[in-house]
Amino acid sequence: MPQPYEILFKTLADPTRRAIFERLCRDGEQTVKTLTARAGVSQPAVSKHLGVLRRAGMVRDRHEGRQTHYSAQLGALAPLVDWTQQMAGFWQSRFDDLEDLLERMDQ
Amino acid sequence: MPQPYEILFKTLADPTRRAIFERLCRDGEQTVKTLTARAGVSQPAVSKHLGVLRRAGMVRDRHEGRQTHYSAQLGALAPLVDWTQQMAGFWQSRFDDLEDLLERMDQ
DNA sequence: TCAATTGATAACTCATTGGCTATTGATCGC
DNA sequence: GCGATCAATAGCCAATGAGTTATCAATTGA
Repeated sequence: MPQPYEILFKTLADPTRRAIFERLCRDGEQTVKTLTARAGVSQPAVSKHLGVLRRAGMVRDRHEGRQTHYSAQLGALAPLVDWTQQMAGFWQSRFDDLEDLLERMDQ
Repeated sequence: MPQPYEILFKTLADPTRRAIFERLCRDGEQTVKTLTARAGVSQPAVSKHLGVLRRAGMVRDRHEGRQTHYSAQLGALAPLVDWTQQMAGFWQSRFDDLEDLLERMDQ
């Protein structure tokens, strides 16, 4: 099974795509048209990024007539937090191990 | 000035490179040789990844004779935490705005 | 001293990907 | 119904980047 944060890191690596996600977090639900207006790239490029974000579970789409509204799924960031905490945990436990060792040497 | 998390996302996007960083967090300081033994790629590939990690400020190198010891710099992950909290903050404030609106409508 | 070890760099290949234009499908307003 | 609008897809291109092998520089030890 693939790590859940694997796809998150890949998806967030592109600045344009990350900017789109940030905008959805900041301003809430947006149509492709409004997103395109400020993205600095063409509409197909925006659609492609939104597709990547959607497949990563980071956004939801809602169809309404001919427009599609996208919104951020904040919960999708959880694996990122978990990963960071795990790294910090490794760090801490190595520190603890060192403390244990020094303590035992001290006796 | 470039966003501090920009380079972090890019650096962490590659699985091999992220695995090297994880290993340094988990097991502490390692030489290039020991890292190469488990990386699944050639020594030059490992060196290249370590160079990327170093330029991103995520690892430090320490030269000792002909070997180079690398160690993780956990503090480098701070911008990642900041970014995540910022996204959560946007989310929360939009929620607050909605609450305010509903409250005012309720009067 | 000289062979072996360690790690970095050079030079190259190949796959991935982010961008574009063109087009299609679908829906809306007149 | 028909032209306009909105979004997705197809097809293409160029840049990036991760991997390789070959090689070099530096250090070690026999």
